Amino acid sequence: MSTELPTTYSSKDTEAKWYKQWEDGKYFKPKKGKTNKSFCLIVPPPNVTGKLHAGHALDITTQDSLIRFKRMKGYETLFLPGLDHAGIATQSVVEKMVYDEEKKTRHDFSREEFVKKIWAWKEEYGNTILDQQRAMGASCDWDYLTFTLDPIPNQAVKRFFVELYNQKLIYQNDYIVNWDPALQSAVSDAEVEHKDVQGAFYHIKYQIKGSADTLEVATTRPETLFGDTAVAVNPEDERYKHFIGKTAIIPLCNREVPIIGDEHVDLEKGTGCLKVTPGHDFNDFEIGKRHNLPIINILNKDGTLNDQGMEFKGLSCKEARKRVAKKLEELELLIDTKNHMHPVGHGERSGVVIEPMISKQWFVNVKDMSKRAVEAVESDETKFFPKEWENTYFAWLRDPKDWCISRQLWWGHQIPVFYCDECGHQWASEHNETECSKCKSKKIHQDPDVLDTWFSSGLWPMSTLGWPNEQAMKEKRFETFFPNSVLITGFDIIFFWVARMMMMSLKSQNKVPFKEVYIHAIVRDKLGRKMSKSLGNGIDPFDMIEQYGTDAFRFALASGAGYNRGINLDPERIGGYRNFINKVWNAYRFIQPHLEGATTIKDLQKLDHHERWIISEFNTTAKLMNESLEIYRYDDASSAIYSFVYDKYCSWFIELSKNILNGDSKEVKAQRASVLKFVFKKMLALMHPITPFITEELWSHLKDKNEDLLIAQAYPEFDPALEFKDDQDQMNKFVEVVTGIRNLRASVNIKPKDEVNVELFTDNQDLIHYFRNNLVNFQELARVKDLKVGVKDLSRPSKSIMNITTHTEIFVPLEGVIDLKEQIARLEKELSKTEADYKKYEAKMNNENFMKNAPENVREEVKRNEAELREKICGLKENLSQFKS
RNA sequence: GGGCGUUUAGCUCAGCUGGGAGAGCGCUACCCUUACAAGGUAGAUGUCGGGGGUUCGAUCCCCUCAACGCCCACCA
Repeated sequence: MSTELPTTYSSKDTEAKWYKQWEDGKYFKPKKGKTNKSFCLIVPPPNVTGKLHAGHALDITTQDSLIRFKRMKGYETLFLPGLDHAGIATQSVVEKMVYDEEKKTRHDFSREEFVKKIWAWKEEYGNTILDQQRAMGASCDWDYLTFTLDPIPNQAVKRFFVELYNQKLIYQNDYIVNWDPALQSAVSDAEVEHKDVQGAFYHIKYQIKGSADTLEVATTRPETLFGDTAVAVNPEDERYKHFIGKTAIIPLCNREVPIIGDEHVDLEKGTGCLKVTPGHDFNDFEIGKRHNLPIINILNKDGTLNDQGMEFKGLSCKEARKRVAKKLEELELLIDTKNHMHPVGHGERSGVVIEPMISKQWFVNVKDMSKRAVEAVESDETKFFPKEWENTYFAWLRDPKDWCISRQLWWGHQIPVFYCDECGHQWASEHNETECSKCKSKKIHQDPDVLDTWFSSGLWPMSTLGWPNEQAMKEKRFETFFPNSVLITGFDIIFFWVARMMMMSLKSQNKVPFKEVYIHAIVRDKLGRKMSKSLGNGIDPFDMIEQYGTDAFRFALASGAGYNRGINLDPERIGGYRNFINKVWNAYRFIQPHLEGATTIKDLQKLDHHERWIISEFNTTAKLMNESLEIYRYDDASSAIYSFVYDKYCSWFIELSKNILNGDSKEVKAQRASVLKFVFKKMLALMHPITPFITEELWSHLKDKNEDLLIAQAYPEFDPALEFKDDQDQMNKFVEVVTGIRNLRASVNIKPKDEVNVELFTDNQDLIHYFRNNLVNFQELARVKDLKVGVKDLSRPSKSIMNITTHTEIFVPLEGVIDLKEQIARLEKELSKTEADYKKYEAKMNNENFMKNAPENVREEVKRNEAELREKICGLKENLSQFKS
């Protein structure tokens, strides 16, 4: 029977084919399973501007593997895809594009026109990442696909906003915010990156009014002195405390400001004398509040100085700093300049220096919400895997600052607050208002700002399932899938996203949004560096898929995903798993021609030792896989299936089957073929969640006509009826002895083709039988010609090389000359190794305290090992003396 | 400055409640053995970061030092 299968597996031919069949066959849609339980996992919506990167690939791998696992286990599964509008990121992409193409900025368009352009861009390019998720094998129900700006999420945002607004938990306030002059928007604390920058301390002389005295103030930002409304010293400071209450005169603008005492001022730092600029410094803003200081804004929205800056008006801060310093120097008010490295906030997205600035912003009071979010995790309503990440979560929620939710952008959910231009009334509404709810005037306008992207992301577990639209909730089966079963994401967004979903869901639904959170590692390059555009060290998932196939890529990611915080991904490792996938392919190529006579296995007891052994090994592997995947130990699951396929099925079971399949007995052949097939099919099922494509492909070759696709098969679980401990134990000993023989052959350079005679001695009667029954296998696996098996009191062959295990002595008699020296050296090495081992146990046995304190099972094990090693040493010594004589 | 974490074979990492140091990749030698050279067989490699302590016993627990990483805050 000839086979047409090529020797290497081609991922390209199979992947797209199976994805289409799954999707067309509606296998991704939730279906009631045997557990009658549901399982829902929502994809963290990637940015609509995004391209799939290695982190996303890990997201999809861990999520999809889990979903496929649960689906096969009989849960009604929903894997829900989505897209995030990603306010700033998307708007700036389109702004850049429009500028490149038309040399226009968004201000050259009306808001409506420009937003239309962004939508057009989204329709054209926004689906790229979804196709890439498909290529990764994501078994999402695409009918659920939700975009954060879709009507229902929009309704959700408004509903939630209005609720909080009416409870006075959303309020507007003058606030010092991180102002991004490039984006011309406030950005959140979390979007500000602090980088060390070389700057300087400028020591400036401030005159004290009605006195000849001066104060020496140190600042890194002399240009902000136009916004100073006080000078502060520490009230404990002996040098300055007598100035408190007096008035200082600010240079250049000659404003008179009070000298105040405030504990924030550090006696050691600078000169111990601080200029207070509440409009442009976070700490100064706090000081200002404490002392009721006026706030002066000296900057325009683009970060240049406004009218307050006098002759420096219109200059950037950086430029103004130089000129102000120069001017002060000319006036002899600049006493000193000292170089100083200090951290400066930069916009994470724009990269420019963030200016603290006062503006009117919307805030959410998160005090109560955060408390409940903390309690939900403390009480295990939501569990973190690995548990350590709770700390990160708590750290943020236990000391929350109110959340600034307004953004000065056009792309996003517009804040549903309306103002009456006639009576000044302000109200929030989830509807499109046309008249003032108070005076009925038609002259109203909506707040121009949009909401922080995380405001809509925070409602994601609810809004994707239809909330708050009752009709949609019914259709999308909110009751079944909310709360979600688990959230899988990276630790970098525990603050941004996880915490907010927890708060918002508890507030709105009085329920946690998901029962478990698995935090996976961050993918780095093989040197452990973050993948970044600037380093050019990013791994493009598509290159990997192209080069090695999706299954190999998924397997590599899964094998690195456990409770660790980083995966250093080296493409070479993916290559290694590509080889593994190919191994599976070739295992199938081997068994395929023999399967004709295969039937279902009726009586396990009638199987032979090796057949029971492989089934038992399989059973153990199934147990491990189930346990590991249940707790997100993808690494353990991968290594379990890897070693089963490689070390058990291929290296031993297939090798042990060759002589049977090439033999004469039809009956024995059929039985072996049946077991080969049975285990292979089960093995495909075990692997399927991690490597869906090749397993589905091979399944299609092996399945019975009435069997469904693999994706819909039951996941193998531990079955006590498939456990054969004795067979596993004897097989292990057999493997040891075969390896021992091979080892001996290698030690005297016997050619792989040449046959040898072997004599085995053991005191274990069962083993004697077992070995005798395995004559043909010794011949096949170790090129043994004649095999003698006997008890240890028989005499050993004289001219021979030997090896020894704890249960069996192995002799290979040799005709020609053996290098006695070499053999003695080898045995002596083995002896000293064994003796070193033995000493550890001997010491324990002689240690009274150990025998008194150690638990029973540990003592037993030590005794057993001690006895086994003692016997091995005995045998080694005996044979050594024979060699030497 | 505050917090969290890491340090185990050349590399990437496992190691469960303390009880004989593991895997994959890489490396070496020999093999084109009839599923697979993307293969087979055999093999080498560790002061488990340093020091101290608890214990009959420590890679694991405690203290301390060092290096590295991440997060938060921030000094005028």
